[in-house]
Amino acid sequence: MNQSKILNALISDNLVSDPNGARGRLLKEAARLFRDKGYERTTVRDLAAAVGIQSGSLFHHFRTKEEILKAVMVETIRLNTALMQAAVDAAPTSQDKLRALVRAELESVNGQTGEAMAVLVFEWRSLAEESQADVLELRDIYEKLWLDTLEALGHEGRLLADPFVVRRMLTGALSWTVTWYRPERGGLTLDGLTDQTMAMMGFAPES
Amino acid sequence: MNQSKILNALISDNLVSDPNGARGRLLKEAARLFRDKGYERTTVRDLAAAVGIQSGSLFHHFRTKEEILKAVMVETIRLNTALMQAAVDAAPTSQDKLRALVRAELESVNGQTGEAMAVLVFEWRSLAEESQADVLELRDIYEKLWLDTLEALGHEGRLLADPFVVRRMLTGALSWTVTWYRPERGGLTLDGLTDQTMAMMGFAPES
DNA sequence: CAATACCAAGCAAGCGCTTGGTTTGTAAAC
DNA sequence: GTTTACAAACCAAGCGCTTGCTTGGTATTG
Repeated sequence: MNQSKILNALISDNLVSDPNGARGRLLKEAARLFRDKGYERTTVRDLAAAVGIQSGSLFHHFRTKEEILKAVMVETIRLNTALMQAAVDAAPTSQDKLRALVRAELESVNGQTGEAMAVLVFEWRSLAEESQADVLELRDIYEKLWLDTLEALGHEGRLLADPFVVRRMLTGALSWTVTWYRPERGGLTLDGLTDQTMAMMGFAPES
Repeated sequence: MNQSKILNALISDNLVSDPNGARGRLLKEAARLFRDKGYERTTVRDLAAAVGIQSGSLFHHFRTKEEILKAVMVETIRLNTALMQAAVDAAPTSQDKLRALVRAELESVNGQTGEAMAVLVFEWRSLAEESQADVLELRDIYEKLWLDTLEALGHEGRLLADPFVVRRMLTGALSWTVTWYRPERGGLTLDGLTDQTMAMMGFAPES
C-alpha cells in the first residue's frame, strides 16, 4: 500500500480532507501560514486571503479560528499514523521497523506534511485545553507504534538506553530537523539523514 | 568557578540583570509567562500585573514589548554560554567535555533558566528579524563549544555519526526534554538522564 | 427552489503604546 | 539636619488600531 493509496482511503472515510477541495486547500494554506508566522500572528483575514475569499466567509466552513488549528493537527496525525503503521507493517525485523519509523517521521516532518507537523510542535499551546485532550488521544496510537518497536529492540538487547527515553529523545531530535535540514542545498538526502540517525544510536547501515 | 560566581561576574559586567532588581524580576516573570501562554497571548497588562505595576509603567524600562522578549533571550544565552564554557574547561577528556555539555544543557533547559530556554526555542519566530540576527550571533559562540568537542571526538573515532548532525540532533533531543522530563515524579535524575543520553550514543557510563 | 457558498459592512473587545502628572529615592546646598 | 533640587519610577486615563466574529443579503449550484 503506497502513500497516495493510504491518503485516498482516509479521504473516502472522511478522516482527512481532500487537498483539492475547498476545506483541504484552506487547511493546507493555514498550515503554511501558522508555521511561517505562528497561529496568533496569523489573522482570519490572512487565512481568507490565502484562498481568495472574504474573512467572514471562513466561518461557513469553521465555527472558530481555533477549529482550523485543531483540524490541521487532527488530520495530520491521522495521516501520519496511517503512514507509520504501513511502514512498520512492511518491515520484517525490529531494526528495520525502527529505521522505517525514523524514515517516515523524517519524511512527515520535512516533506508534504512538514508545515502541519511544525504547527503540531510549535503551536501546541495555542490549542484550547479541551482540544489538546482530543489530539493527545490520537497521538497515543502513533506513539504506541514507536514504543512497541523500541521495546522489542530492548528485549533483543540491541538498544543502548531505555526505550521510553529513546523515544522522547528521538521525538525532539527528529522534529528539530525542520529547523535546519535543507535537502536542496546540503548533500544530505532523507535516506542519508536516516542512516545518520540510526548510526548515532549504534545501528550499522545494513540490517 | 561555581555557578553563582559566574552569575555574579556577569551581573557586575552588566551583561545579565540582577534577578533581585526591578528589571531582573520582570524578565523572570516574562520568561514564565511567555513559556506558559506564549509571547503573543501574553499582554503587557499581564506582564505589568506579574510585577505589580501598571501596564504603562513597563515602558519606562523597555521601549517595546518585543524588547522584553529579546532581553529574555539575550541574557539567557549569555548566562548559559558562560556556564557551558566553564563546564568544558573543567573537563579533561573529550568524552568528559561532551558529558559536561549534555549535563549543562539539560540543567539550563530543566533548571533555573528553564522558562527562558523554552522561550528561546518556542518563541523564536515572535522576535523581529533584526533582533534574530543579534541573538544568532550570540548563539554561535555557544555552538562553537559543542562543535569543537564533537569534532575532537570525531577525530578520535569515538563518534558514531557526523559531528554537525549529532549536534543538531542533540539540540532537538535535549530541548525537547522540557516538554516531558519531570524530575519530581519520575525516578530519573538529571545525572541519570545525562547517562541515558550518553549511553544512547554509545558512550559507557564511566570515562 | 432549496441549500450551499460567498460578499460587504461593521461591531465589540482587546491590543500595544502614549500622555501628563504624581510619588519616591538620593544627594548636594545651606 | 533640614531644605532644595532633580531624576527615576510609577499611576490613571485613554487613543488609535486590529482582532475574531456576526449580520443581512446575494450569487451559484444541483
